[in-house]
Amino acid sequence: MADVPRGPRYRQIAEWLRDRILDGTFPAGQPLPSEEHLAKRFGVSRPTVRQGISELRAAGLVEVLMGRGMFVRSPQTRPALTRPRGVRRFPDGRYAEVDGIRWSPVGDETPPTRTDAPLAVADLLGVPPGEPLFVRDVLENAANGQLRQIHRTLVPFSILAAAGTEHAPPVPELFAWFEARGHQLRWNEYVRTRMPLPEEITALRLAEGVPLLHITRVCLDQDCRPLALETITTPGDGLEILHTYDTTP
Amino acid sequence: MADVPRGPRYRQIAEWLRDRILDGTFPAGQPLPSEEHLAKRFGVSRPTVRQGISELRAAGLVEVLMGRGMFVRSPQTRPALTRPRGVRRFPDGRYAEVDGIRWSPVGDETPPTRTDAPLAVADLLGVPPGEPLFVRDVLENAANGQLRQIHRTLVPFSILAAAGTEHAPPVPELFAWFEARGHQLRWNEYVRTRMPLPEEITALRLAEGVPLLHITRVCLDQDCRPLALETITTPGDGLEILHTYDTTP
DNA sequence: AAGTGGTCTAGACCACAAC
DNA sequence: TTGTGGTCTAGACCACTTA
Repeated sequence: MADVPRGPRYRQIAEWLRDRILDGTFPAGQPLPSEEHLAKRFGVSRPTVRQGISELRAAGLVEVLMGRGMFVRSPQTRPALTRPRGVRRFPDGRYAEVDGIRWSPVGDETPPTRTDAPLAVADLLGVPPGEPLFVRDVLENAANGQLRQIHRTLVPFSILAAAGTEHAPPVPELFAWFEARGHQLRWNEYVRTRMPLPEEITALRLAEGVPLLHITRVCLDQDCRPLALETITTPGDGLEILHTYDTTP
Repeated sequence: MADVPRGPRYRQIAEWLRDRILDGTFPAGQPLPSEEHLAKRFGVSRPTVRQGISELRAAGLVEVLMGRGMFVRSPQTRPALTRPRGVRRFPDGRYAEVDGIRWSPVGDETPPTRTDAPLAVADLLGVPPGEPLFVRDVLENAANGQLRQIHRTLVPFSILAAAGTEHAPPVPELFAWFEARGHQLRWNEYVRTRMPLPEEITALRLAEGVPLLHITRVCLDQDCRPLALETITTPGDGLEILHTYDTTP
C-alpha cells in the first residue's frame, strides 16, 4: 500500500518543499520552483501554493524576493556572533561591557523622557507602580550597521534626586557614577524571547519569522537594592548570548 | 485632509484590529468580530480578511479557536515563570539546579544513543568533528505538565572511557560524578532563540507564533577543558531565564 | 440548526526584476 | 518583454462548536 497523503493540500506542498530543503535537494541559496510551477505540479491553484509557502516563510526556511523568486535560507547552525554578557570594572574605575561592542546611535538621539513605572518594571526596581522614572531610549548599531539593538535605560528619579540631579549618564558611565556614590554593584539579567511588533521589525531590520531576544538587566547595590534597569532588544538570528558561572554555595 | 489609508487592504484591517487590541477596545479574552463580519465591514472578501488576521496570529496577538471565533491574547507582560540558571553544590557533594524544578520524563524514556559530533558541538566540546559522543535525549515535563522542555546531554566517549565506562549518569548526578574524578566545575551557557520546527511545536505543545528559547550549557573543568554539553529547548512564552553576575576584573 | 473558522477554486490585475 | 511574486474577488464546500 502506498502512503496516503494526509492533511490539507497546502501542507503537503509545504512538507514536500521542506523535506527537499532539509535533505539537500534544494541547497541553500538555490531558487525554488515558482508558485505557478508548483501549482501546476500539484494540480492546485496559486493561492493554495502560497498558503503552503507562507508556512515555510514563517518558519524562516525560505526567503522570498519580490519579482525574483523563492530561495532556500541558510541552515540553522550556531549564530555568527556570541555576545558574552557581563560588566568589567577596570582598576581606574571605568566600567565597560564584557562583549566589547562599540555601539553608536542611529539617527537623531532623542532626549531622555520620563515615564510612570509600569507594574513589571516597578516590581523589578523595587518602587511603587507609577513612580516616575528617568528614561533614555536609543536605537544603536554596530559592525557597520550589521548589528542593531534597542537600548532603554530606566532610573527612578528618587535615586537621581538623592544625588542632586535629574539626569542620568548613559551606561556604562552610569555604573561608575553609582560606584562614586558608594555603591558596590551586581546585576540580575532576565532573558526572554518573543515575536517582534511591526515597529521593531523595521527598526531592527528583521527578516520574516525572526524572533527577538529581550534582555532585562537590573543593577543592584551591595544590599540588593535595585538602582537602575536596562532593557536590550536584539534580533534573535545571527546572535547568541553567553553567561558564565560556577557553583552556587 | 483626511488620512489616506496606506498599503494593502489586508494590512489596513490588521492594523485596525491591532490598534483596537492595544488601546483596549478589544480587551484580552474578548471575542473579535467574525471574518464574515469584518469582510462586510471593510467591503472585502473573506480571504483578504484572513490574510490580515494571519499577521496578527503570527505576531501572537490573537488566538483563533476552530468553530468558536477569534480572541485577544493576553498582553505581553513579564512571563509567569522566572527560571534562575545555575548549579548549586551542597556540602554533602550533591549537585542540583538552582531553579529547583523537578522534571520527569514524558512517555517512554528512550535509551541513550551515540552520535558523531557535528561541527558546532565539536567546537564547544573541544573535540574533533565526528568524534563519537554519548547522547541522552529526554522530553521532560513539570508543574503538572504545564511546563515542558527537551533536554539533551552529550558527553564525548573519550571522557567516559578515561573513567572506565560507556554510560554517563543523567544531570546533575553527572556533575557529582565529574567531581568525584577530581574536577572542579564551571559552566558556560549560550542562549539563543529561533522559531520551532513542526516536531517541536507538537512535542512542547506550543501555541502559534511562539519562539523557542534554546540553552546550550557546557560543563568545564578547572583548566577550562570541556567535559559535557547539554542543550535545553523550552517554549519562549510564559518563561524567562535569570542570570546573576558581579563585575569581571 | 446556526455560526464559526479551514480549505480551495479559477481566475484577475498589479508591481517589481531581469533580460 | 517576460517571468516573478503581491494582492484581491466571489464564490464554494467542509469541519467544528454551541445552542
